[in-house]
Amino acid sequence: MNDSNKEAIEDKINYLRTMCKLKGMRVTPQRIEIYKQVANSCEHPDAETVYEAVKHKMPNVSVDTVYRTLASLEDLDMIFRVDNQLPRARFDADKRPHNHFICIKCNEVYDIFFDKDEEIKIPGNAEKFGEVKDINIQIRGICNKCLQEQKNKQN
Amino acid sequence: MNDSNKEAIEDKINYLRTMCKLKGMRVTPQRIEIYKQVANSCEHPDAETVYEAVKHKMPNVSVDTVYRTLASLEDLDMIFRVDNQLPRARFDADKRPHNHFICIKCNEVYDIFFDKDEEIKIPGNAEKFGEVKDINIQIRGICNKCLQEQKNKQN
DNA sequence: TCCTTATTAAGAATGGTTACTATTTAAGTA
DNA sequence: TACTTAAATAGTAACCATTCTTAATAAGGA
Repeated sequence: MNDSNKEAIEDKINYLRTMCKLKGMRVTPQRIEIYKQVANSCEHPDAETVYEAVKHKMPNVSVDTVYRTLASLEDLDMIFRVDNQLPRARFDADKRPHNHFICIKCNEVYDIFFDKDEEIKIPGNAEKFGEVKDINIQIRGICNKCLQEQKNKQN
Repeated sequence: MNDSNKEAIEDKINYLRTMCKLKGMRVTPQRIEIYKQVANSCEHPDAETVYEAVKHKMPNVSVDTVYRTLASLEDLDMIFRVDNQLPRARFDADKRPHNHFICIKCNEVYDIFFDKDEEIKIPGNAEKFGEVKDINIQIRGICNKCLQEQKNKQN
């Protein structure tokens, strides 16, 4: 990790501290470490992956703490769940508006950032159902890596 | 249910028969009944709901059969899962392209049909990740019913 | 009808997630 | 800095949606 990344993550953790205080939540080392793991990863990790990573620095951390903390971070809008049809929840700390390409073979999640002129508009009749909080687009398919593997098998 | 609906559902079941034969799958009464339940419902039922409904007609049906059959119907593209962040999978037999408004309070799923001039286009850079199979849009929010209940509580 | 084999019922097992309880700890206060 | 106390944690057990296992059944082709 380079210096600008280190700076960026420090900023994020300071923001986490602020948000915790604002909501009357304590700033615990577990919370910081768990948030760091999600924020530093670009692979949209599941709870198990976060748990394993945190264990390296905090061997006594419990599974329950990881799940509980991921839920708190979600409440703070610091992270959110990636919609998927898999048994495990996946988490994302990137707050920039974006969407996901999910590979149906290997379950990898790729970020899709729209061009400026492609901004998603709320479908005309969506608001008649209620108050819209969040729009989420998933694109499911087979990723290039898996397509290549399929080709290699055929030959 | 009126006559045209009865006709429509018969057509769908005939299509199910055809698809089963095509794929070398047997046409069992359980498959027909389970499919009927999903196809006749507009509430995007979960497996438990389907199980309870089917039990009225087939008291001996097992939970396992329901799950296995829902998975087979998915393989046949007769039904599909609604993306959600809830512990239970929800199913939909409506093959017309549409999307969903999911209430974060009561978990109800509402169908959203786009106007013709609002057709969803694949984001420009999505295809660079691989072969796109399916695009899915969820809109999460609070439905009118729950908004009304909130208002009533406040007064 | 018979035969082959997929499907079924019933219940046990699995696995991701959540709950429980005793203990520890963050952070406000003197 | 020590005290106080509510909140958070570790460790473990429980939960619950879903899937697996086994023996029995039944569909559909020959």
